[in-house]
Amino acid sequence: MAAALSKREQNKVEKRGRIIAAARALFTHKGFEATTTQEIAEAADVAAGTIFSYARTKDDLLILVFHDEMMDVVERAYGAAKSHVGLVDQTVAFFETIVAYHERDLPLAHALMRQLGFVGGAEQRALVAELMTRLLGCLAKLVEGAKSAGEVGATSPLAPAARSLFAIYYLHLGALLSGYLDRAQFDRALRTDLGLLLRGLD
Amino acid sequence: MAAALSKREQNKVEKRGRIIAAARALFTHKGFEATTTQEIAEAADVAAGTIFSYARTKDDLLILVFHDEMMDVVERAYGAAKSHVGLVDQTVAFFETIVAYHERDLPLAHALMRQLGFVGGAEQRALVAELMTRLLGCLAKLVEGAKSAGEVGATSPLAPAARSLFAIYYLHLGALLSGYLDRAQFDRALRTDLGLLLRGLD
DNA sequence: CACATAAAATGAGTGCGCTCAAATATATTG
DNA sequence: CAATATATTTGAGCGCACTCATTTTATGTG
Repeated sequence: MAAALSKREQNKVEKRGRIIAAARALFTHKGFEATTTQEIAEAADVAAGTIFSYARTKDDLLILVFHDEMMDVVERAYGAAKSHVGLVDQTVAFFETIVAYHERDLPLAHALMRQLGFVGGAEQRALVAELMTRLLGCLAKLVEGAKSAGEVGATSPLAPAARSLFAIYYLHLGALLSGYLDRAQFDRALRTDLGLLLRGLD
Repeated sequence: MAAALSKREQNKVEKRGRIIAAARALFTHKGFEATTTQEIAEAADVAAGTIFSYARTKDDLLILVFHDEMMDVVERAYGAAKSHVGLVDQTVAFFETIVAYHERDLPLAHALMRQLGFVGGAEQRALVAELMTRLLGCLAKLVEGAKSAGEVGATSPLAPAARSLFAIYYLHLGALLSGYLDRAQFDRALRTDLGLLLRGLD
């Protein structure tokens, strides 16, 4: 039995769920900036002030919405990666899946990138950390697979490799979303730089 | 003779300078969030609304302030890098100089990271692009030096190498500023991952 | 069950970023 | 030098994120 929850705790969990769902619907439908916290409160059937005992700021709400969706996207991305061979093709497929998700709602992706630039709230930080752990875990598994296939040296440390792959992706994602790169340039630069990491500079 | 400026253009340049200077002083002294655009306007001796014909948002003002300072910091960082030997030590010295600058005012650095997550304004985007070009140019020169010294393969492409070095730094900087890493962990991870890029995964 | 204590929700109020119609300063033209 | 056109500034006003004193709801106790 999962529920050893007091009535208070039940109410909080349920209310939290309503708020996040309402925020997700409104952000998707009207855009992040165009959505007011009042509207979210009304849609979730709580008072205006209640929002802010579940998320310190409107921005923090975005992290809550994003976390749930992104956990699924990462799973899908890992599935897409495994249907390819070769570490570069696999990681490209992995990241392209995530990019495709962001491209469905560019304004929301912009707001998200902005928010991820600095994460203030403790709960939000924990959620992002959880997501990053999952994501880096997927990349590490891909690197480990490449090791087994002899594509990558047996001494390559997994965690730094996963971090570096992600770092390259993340920089280019920012450039894509901020408009420094178009999609074709992004694809080319991503593949080039991931390949460079694989081979190294020397 | 530099000034083929009409009276209008003179006024604009001068006013812009006053606004940026006032913003810099107040951001440094009171912090970014605690500073109101009213205060900036008063300090710059312009009306409240005038600010917003020079920067579309308060956030955009931060980019204006940041750009000028950062151009100098990058120069200093390059100087620091050249006093080391070996590409990893050089790039570490380069990035540590920039980190030291951010550490002088952490709240401001947080605001900045947030703002860089997505850059909306056209002028701001151009300023960031200019800064990035300069920064990546420095890194490319360091890689080229390592090539001459035989530390790095002659076929390594400079631009992707510079981008990847920066990508690794930038990810860790975000982790440091958001509190995922402390300074010691940052130093270690940065060195490890830059080294990994140099040697490659295979 | 009555009472006390703590936790959570409420919503009117507040301050600030930003807008925009009107005013002012600069440029242009006959 | 008027007179007209255009660019820039102005600041009162607006909408929204967020606060906080008050009220409501849940839990613990005799």
